[in-house]
This record gives sequence, structure tokens and C-alpha cells, in this order.
Amino acid sequence: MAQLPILQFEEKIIETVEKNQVVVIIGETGSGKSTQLSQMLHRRGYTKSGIIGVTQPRRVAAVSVARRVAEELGVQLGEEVGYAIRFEDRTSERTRIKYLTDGVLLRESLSDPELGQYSVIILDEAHERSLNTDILMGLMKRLIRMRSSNLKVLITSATLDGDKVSKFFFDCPLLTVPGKLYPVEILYSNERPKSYLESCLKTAIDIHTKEPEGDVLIFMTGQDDIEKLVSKLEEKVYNLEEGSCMDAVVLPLHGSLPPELQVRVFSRPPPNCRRFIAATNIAETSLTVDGVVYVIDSGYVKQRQYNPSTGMYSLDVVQISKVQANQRAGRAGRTRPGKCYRLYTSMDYQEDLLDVTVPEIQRSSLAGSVLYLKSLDLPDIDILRFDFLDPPTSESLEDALKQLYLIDAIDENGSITKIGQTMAELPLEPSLSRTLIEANEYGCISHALTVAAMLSAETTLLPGRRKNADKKRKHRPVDPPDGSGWGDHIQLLQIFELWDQENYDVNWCKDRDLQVRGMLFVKDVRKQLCQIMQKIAKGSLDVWTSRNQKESRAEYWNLRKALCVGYANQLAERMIHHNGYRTLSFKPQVVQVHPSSVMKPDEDGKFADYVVYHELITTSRPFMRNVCAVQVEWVMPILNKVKNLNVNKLSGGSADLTSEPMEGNVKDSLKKEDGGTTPTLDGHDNKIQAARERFLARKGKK
DNA sequence: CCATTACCC
Repeated sequence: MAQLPILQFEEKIIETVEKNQVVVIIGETGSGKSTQLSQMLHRRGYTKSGIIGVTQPRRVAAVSVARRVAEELGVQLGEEVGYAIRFEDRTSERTRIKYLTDGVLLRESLSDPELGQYSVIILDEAHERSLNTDILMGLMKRLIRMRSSNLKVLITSATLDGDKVSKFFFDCPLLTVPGKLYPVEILYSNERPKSYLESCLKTAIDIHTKEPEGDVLIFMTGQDDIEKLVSKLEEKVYNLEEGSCMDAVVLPLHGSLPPELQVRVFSRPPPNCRRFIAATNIAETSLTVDGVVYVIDSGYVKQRQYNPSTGMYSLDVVQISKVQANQRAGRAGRTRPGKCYRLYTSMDYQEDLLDVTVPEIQRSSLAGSVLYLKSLDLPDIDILRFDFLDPPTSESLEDALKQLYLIDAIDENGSITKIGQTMAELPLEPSLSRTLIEANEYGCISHALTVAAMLSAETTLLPGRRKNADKKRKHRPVDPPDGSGWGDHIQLLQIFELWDQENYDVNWCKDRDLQVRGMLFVKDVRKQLCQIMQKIAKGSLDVWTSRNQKESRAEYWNLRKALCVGYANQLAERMIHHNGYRTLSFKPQVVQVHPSSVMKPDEDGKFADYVVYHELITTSRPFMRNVCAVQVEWVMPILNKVKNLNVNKLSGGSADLTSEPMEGNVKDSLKKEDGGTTPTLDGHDNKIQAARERFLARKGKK
């Protein structure tokens, strides 16, 4: 085996680690940092006083790297070298090197904030800036200041943000380890193409007709574009003059592709045949395709972002960062020198692209993270001042606090409640963990567990409505249940109950077009939730199915009531004359029920007056995804709570904050909400009044 | 009229 570049730096690395508590390592692709750093430190005795923990943002990476290291050390996986990912702990008493996902390490620090068993923690792939890694960086900074034993922290990062990370960790030393990549020639476009799809197509054909053999990896933004490109490229290649160039196959590669189609990219093509792989950013880090010599980089990626002022997610096509562009280019140089065609100009690269991807922490709802931090047994933790590498906006933190307050996770002073403490133990979004706790009081915990587990698997469950799906299939899939008119949550519940009755037969899923992967995941989540809830459960946790309609109606009633409490900040009221809804949050939004919803209109063609929604997302328009009808009388107490909310108090803002700039922000955001055309706080009074009147009017009609 | 991807002892 050729020597990994990092091994030449062993002395330097060890020496630096010995002298410093934190070290940033810039390890370029192929440097071997993920497998070698831990072994080096192990060789030098760092496993005598504790474990070396190496975090990874992805499960597969944690498993495969652990496997490799075990092999290199000649030990059984799970003995001296092990891994821990959700649902799977392959470590033992003897484990000295432990690979784990960043999320698992966060969970561990919930029960032991000092992470006492570790002598070294390596945060690998920190440049990816996953939400969990960012929180871990903040916690590590606290730990190295506070923990009495000498914990060593290593952070691996990318060239472009190494300085920033080093600065964050008290100007700690920064080591650069070169990678082992073949040179990749970068070719820029002369201008930015009007249609990047056409430009991809043209570049692909150019490569095919002019360049020597080697596979082509094309980075696109999503499934739709990929499918278009695949069919157009197939057609073009087919129309090329016979014998003018080698054969070609075109393969799509994206996350919603069933696994059996995904693995096609790992099998070698027949000789004298070029492969084109049209992929999303899944091929950037998660999957490595061998044989790639040419990369076509559209320069774009689809990204999910959260807007804390509206509570809305959106899915936007955005420019990639320089780090991402380099990562994409690197995919061409794994087996021999390659070429990367960037469909943008070098000026775009230099001046337009951000150095690093906007960290997830600045693009997500922070309710879960804030609850997590509040639940840690750390004194003097001030959420608004928590030391993040890139702090989220105060607006985003305040949004999280408001949400947590409305679901009783924190009290009016911003302190975590007993309910909040229990919620933090559950690996769920706060709205769902709150629902579980409430359902436990109403005696419908079993149903709530199922709903929470189903919603955790989200998108991977039901089939997207594909255009030609019906033509290709011999039999139409069996219709899934309809949620008894209450909406998507109840439908999800019914689907799982039916599957349970079929003894979790995977063919049952296939017949109904339910993704097997997703359903098995739901089963695992449910099991894990059961284990956690066991201590406090007031009823049976087993899946069971009601025997008759009357019985299920009563159960659904309680479940919906629990959902209403859990989703207190995700309520919407139907508008009078049509089926649009207005959200009942701080800034009301006009939204539609997502077309994929199973919610049924009544005889008058109207949807339920009040619904809770799992998520707001703007795609072509703002939609509520996964809705459940709720009763108006459950909504009223929540609106009262909204009315009396004081953000200033929640954020711990009191007299001592008045001189701080933070205070200005708090006041500003309140002012914005209070004033203008949508006077929210007063508006809620009106809303309550209006809702009452309508409720009474309807009741009278019946 | 609709989705990228990854993740939680």
C-alpha cells in the first residue's frame, strides 16, 4: 500500500498535540486523516487514560472508517476499535478508538457533559459545518476551559476556514497535511450559461466526442433536472454517428433513488463504454464513484433554509461555496489526472462564490438545539451568548425560545421546565416530543409513538407522484388509508398499524409503493422511543389497532388533542371563503394545504377550520406539509398564551441587558411584530374573538 | 400542484 501523506507528519502532529490542547488539522482529500490520526495518537499512548473519539457527520462514514481502522490494526471490529451510530453500538469495554456520529456524541454529553471517558476527541469533517458539529465545537470550547483532566481536541477542517477555526479556539496551532489527489485541470466557462441544463448537455457531448476514455460526473441540483438530462443525453448519444466514438451509458444518482438503482454506479461498465453519472450533491461527500476522470460542475446546489421570522422553510437553488467547488473538482482526480469543467467564469469563482457553505446552524430552526443546550447540566449557560463559531441571528434564537415556551419546554423566564427536560431526552423535534408527553396523559401514547416515528422518516416514506409511474407498473399500488378525514398524521398512523398487522412484511410495503428503507427506519425509531418512554409511560406502548370506528374515533380525538398541544406554534386557521389558511404564529402567513395531503374537504368543499401542520415549506408556493384537523376549543388556550408572551423575559433579558446591543434587537423584532399592518399581539385578541364568533355561528347552524 | 441530504445511546 502506498504511504499515506499524513504519516510523514506524524512527529510534527504528535509534538503539536502534546504541547497544545486544541489543534486544527487541514487535511486535504486523500490525506488519510480520518483513519490515521486516531491510530497515531493510539500508538503514542493517548488511549491509556481514555478513549479516542472520532466524530463523523454521516453514519456510513463512521462505520466504514471504523472498519478500515480495525482491519489495519488487525483487530475485530467492536473490540479495540468500534463505532456507535443511532440504533447500533458496536463498542465494548475494550474499545479504545471509537468512531461515532456527531449526533451520538451530543447524546452522550447529555448524560455526561464532561465526556469523562474520552482522552481525545477528533471532530472530523468540521468544514462541512453540520448543525451537530457546530454545537460540539461550542461545547468543546467550554470543555477545554473547564475540564480538569487534559482533554485533547483535534478539529479537521478545510483550507479556506482553518484560520477562523484556529482563532475560535484561542489561536491554536494549525497544521496542513497535503492530500493524495492527482492534478485536476480546471476549465472555466467564458460566461455563465443561460440554461445550465443545456450547458451540461453540451459539455457532456463535447467530452464524449473529444476526450479519451474516463467516466463523467455531472453535478446538478435535483431529481427533476437529472431526469431531464439523462433522457436528453441518452438521445444525443444515440444520435451520434455510429463508430464515431465509444458507447455510453447515462446513470442518475440522487437520494430518492431506490438503493438497488443507486448501487448501479458502483459496478464497472462494459469495456469501451463511457459512463455519465448525473448526480446531486450526494456524490460530493456521501458516495464516491470510482472511475471518474471528468467532472461537470453546474455551480449550483439545492439548499433548505429556514426563515425564523415566518417559521417557513424554503428549498432554494443557490450557488455552491468555494469549498464545495473544490470538493466537486477533487472527484475527478481520484484515479488519475482529471478535468473539471466549471459552468461559470473564474471571476464568478473568485468573487461570487462564498468561501464556505453557510453553516446549517444559520439555516435551521433552532428549537431542538436550544432545548438541548438548556437541558445540559451546565451552569452559567446563556443561550443568546453561547459561543458559536458562527452564531445564529438573535432573531433565530428568539424564535426558538418562543416556540419552546409555547410548548411548555421553558417557563416565562426562559428556564427549562420538567416537561422540557423530558423532551430533551427524546431524539425528536420538540413538537413531537411534546406531543408524546401530552399523549401519555391522555392515554394514547401508543398512537403518538407511531405518529412521531412516522414523521421522523418524513419524505422517505410515501412515493412522490412520478409522471410515468402508472404506465410502467403492471399493477396499480394498493391505495393507502385516508386518515379518516383527519389528515396526514392519522394516515401515517393507520399505515404503520396495517404494516404491524402484516408482521412487518416488506412485500406489503412494496405493493403499496412505500419505501422499505423508510418503513424499517420508522420501526427502529419507534422501538428507540419506546425504550426511552418506558420509565414514564402510563399505558401500553405496543402498536395496536382499534376494533371499530367508534373506538378509533375516540382514540383519534385524544391523539389530535395531544398533537394540538405539541404543535402549539404550528397552527393555522382556514380563511372564510376558500381553502387557504392563515398561520396563527407571530407573523401570520397565508399558506395552502400541500397537494400531497390526504385531508378531505367536507360536503361544502371546505377543509377543517383549524389544523396543525408539521412544516411550512415554500416550493412553488407556501405550503403546509402534513396537516391534522384540530378542534377550535383546543386552539383558544394556546392563542391566549401567545398573547401573553414576553420575548424579552424569555431570553433572560432583564435590566442587566439594557446596555447591550442584543437588547436593541429584541426590541426591534418585537416592534416589527407589533406594528405595521399586521398588529400581531393585538391581532390575536381579534383573532380569538373572530374565531369564537365563527365557532358559535357554525354550532348554531347545526 | 410536489423533495437535497444528512442526523439523534
